[in-house]
Amino acid sequence: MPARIPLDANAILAATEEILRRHGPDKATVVDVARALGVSHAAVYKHFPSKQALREAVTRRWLDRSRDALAVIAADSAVPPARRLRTWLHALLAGKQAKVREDPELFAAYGILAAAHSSVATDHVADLLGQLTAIIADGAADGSLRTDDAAATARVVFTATAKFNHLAHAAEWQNPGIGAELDEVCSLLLDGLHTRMSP
Amino acid sequence: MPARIPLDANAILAATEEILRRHGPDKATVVDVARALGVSHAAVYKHFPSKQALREAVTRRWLDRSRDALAVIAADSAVPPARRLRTWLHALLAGKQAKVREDPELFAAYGILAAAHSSVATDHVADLLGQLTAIIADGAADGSLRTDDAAATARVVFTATAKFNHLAHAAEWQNPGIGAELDEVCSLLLDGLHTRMSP
DNA sequence: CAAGTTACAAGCTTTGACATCTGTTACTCA
DNA sequence: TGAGTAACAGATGTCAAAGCTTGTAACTTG
Repeated sequence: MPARIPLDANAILAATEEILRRHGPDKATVVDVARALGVSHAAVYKHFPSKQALREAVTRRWLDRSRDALAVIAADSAVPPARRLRTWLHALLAGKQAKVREDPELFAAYGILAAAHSSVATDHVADLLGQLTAIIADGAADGSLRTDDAAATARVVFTATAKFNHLAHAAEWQNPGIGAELDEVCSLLLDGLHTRMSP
Repeated sequence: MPARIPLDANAILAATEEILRRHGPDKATVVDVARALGVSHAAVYKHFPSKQALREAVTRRWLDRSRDALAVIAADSAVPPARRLRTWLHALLAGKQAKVREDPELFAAYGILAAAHSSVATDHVADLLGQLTAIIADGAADGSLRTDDAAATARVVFTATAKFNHLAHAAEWQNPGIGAELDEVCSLLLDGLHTRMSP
């Protein structure tokens, strides 16, 4: 009987993240989470309406951490927008590579939610697109990037780099040449985005 | 007892394709194929060393048909290379959409082979890259597309359009806006590839 | 002897009984 | 009355036994 801290949503999230990491998304049960907290599984259901909601909350927290790390790069106005775009796309890839390697269980949990069309996945993509839009808008503002609509261009850039950001390609992120490949795609895209010397 | 045509590799391939279409890759057995041909399953093994080899042969034939259809577009020198590139990428997408819709079982069989790193999949990609390289080389030759190395550029274009050509995105090909999205990516890529007016 | 068959071992799937998990409800207790 | 528990029904998952499937080998036949 551990001295019981009163149960709150945060303690449940932390315990769930731990269980998810240990057992993986297929084996992690809410009974496991409750046992780790020293309560009955029904107690967990007082704080979260379903196992699905619990998983989403854990995954959202996990994704928000990487979103925040990328936001620092996106907002760094000391770096010219074209270079910032390239750096940001590389950081996005590096972050995903690290997650697959170091946190495969949580990554798998995210994959399951994305496949189920959970809002966690679409919201995360929307966050990333927002950052990309901000970089491109900065480029449009200082005249270094040519675009009519920063948000639309951001979507196109995100689509063209799908191989480096979409879950479906996770297996390919372990290939050694992947960073160089992203660099080449970036170069071609930036060639298209740079302001022309003449019409 | 149907009047038995002497068994040959081609008859086996046709029967396998039919069985694969009917039962799907998970349920299709070589006993089924043999039954459809009115022979024992061991007879099939006289012509193909394994079930895997049989499946690969069927899938290869199926992929070669679409490769040939695309080759006509790639080789059409009446169309300027930039426009030909765009048309080819759209045709590739349209062909895949049609296959997923009309031949989901054979498409699934292809997916299984690709996941198993079969040479069928890598060879098919190599064929497609060859066609793309030819288009880009034509553009380099007539001065309309800027590239140092047509094959390398073809790889970059293929990567940047992964969302429209890679199996992993098959589910997204049914979205209504997908053609327009490809168009936007093409435009950005072609902006990058077009010869500049000045350095 | 080319083309096919029957018979069989090893390895996978199905199957069905059994256990566990999810989510709810009626209850307890400070 | 808010926070948790015990008990439960229905869905889901597990596991071993039985039945197919794959691939091989020895055998048959025109």
